[in-house]
Amino acid sequence: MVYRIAIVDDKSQNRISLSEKINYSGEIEIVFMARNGKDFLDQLKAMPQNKHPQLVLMDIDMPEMNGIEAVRNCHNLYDDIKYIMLTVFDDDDKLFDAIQAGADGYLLKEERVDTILNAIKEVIEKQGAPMSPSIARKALNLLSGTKKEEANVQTTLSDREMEILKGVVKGLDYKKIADELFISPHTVRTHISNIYEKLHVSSKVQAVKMALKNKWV
Amino acid sequence: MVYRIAIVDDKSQNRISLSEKINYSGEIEIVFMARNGKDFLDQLKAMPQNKHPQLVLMDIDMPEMNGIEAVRNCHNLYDDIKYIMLTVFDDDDKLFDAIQAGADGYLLKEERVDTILNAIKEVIEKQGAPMSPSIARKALNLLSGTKKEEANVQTTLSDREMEILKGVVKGLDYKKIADELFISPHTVRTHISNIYEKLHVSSKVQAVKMALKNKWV
DNA sequence: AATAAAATACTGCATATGTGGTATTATTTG
DNA sequence: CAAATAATACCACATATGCAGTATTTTATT
Repeated sequence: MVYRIAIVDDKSQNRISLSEKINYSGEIEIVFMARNGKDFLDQLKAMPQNKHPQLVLMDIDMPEMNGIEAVRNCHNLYDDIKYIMLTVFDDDDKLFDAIQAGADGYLLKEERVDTILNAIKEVIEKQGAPMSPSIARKALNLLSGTKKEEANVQTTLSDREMEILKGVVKGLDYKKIADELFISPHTVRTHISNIYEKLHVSSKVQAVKMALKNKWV
Repeated sequence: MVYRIAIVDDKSQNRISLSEKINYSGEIEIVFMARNGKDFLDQLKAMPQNKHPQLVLMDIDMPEMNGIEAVRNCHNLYDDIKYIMLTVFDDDDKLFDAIQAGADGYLLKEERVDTILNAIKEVIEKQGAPMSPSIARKALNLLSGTKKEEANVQTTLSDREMEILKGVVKGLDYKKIADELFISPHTVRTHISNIYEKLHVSSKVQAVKMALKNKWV
């Protein structure tokens, strides 16, 4: 299997060295190279769709049209093309934008060649999303940042009851919840009864709906 | 530099093979091993803090106390310890929980040994957050809120099954759903069984969660 | 017309769940 | 300190639910 790749970078030096490095393995065919997002779009449109690259190694900071814009524009147009963003810095604002735009991976340029090759395979064959660890760290921070404020319920449901409710939402049965919290299933049922009363519901489904709607989970 | 590591896994076979593999390099010192979260906590508390591991390879699914609970408990207690979660499946609910709990990395058990070794170095030396690509994909999906693959599940549910599912989400029992659709409760149950199979779930709560998440309601 | 897919209906069984109780032991709070 | 709240544990019963079957009728689709 030969992977059909395009490279987009404004520095010709980068294009050449990157293409040489990944070409070396013989598993990669460089379909074409572009110097910025606009150039990339133009070349893509000018070529028959069956010759399109499967994956694009996309630099982010480029004149005329940056890599994120390019991915955003292309992503809906041709949904069979994958994108790995390449960047020098681990800039979290751009990470988020790139993900929104439709990027499938996000690597630092300093990564070893075999890491990049593996990343290409991961994306094309396994639908994975390879990220450099330092970038993944940003992603995790963003993720854990997008969190909840469970204040308004705290007044009604006790801490323990919230824990129980979370178990219910996870789809666990009484036994499983009990095991997770090191208490008896009987206790779990008592809690759940109390929760139902406080929430004015009378089944798991209703409680779960309420929990999800109010983002207590 | 020798890295001081602990291994937590409920299967002794896993503990042994993992420890042997990563010990082989000579760069790793296995400080101790534990068979579940509780065991890990106990051993950690019983040892002087200057002998603590720098990083813990933590299984997720374990009896008594799972890996996520363990990390959550420890993370605030001893903030100098890092955690890499190891799991067989790429379950996105758990990924989110693990991140919230304070995990620094999240790898599939099937990863190659040198990948795991690199991950350990990344976490300890560069504050990175190594993730297996398939797991990073989940993280990105969580971040962007766009679930591409799950959209087409809808097409697999027939019209009637969707009506039934809506009834379930409303919190109705079989009898009520049957009355609403002028069919027998038996038929409702058959439909629900089929729905579960198609959605790969096995309870109302799970089905409702999926329906809400994908906005089929 | 033949076939596949969907909708319909039923049975039996083991387990899960909701309801309505009782009761003891912290912990908080006025 | 007294009272309220939370957490814990248990019992018993009726009903709901999940699972594994079987089977007929409608409705596309080819």
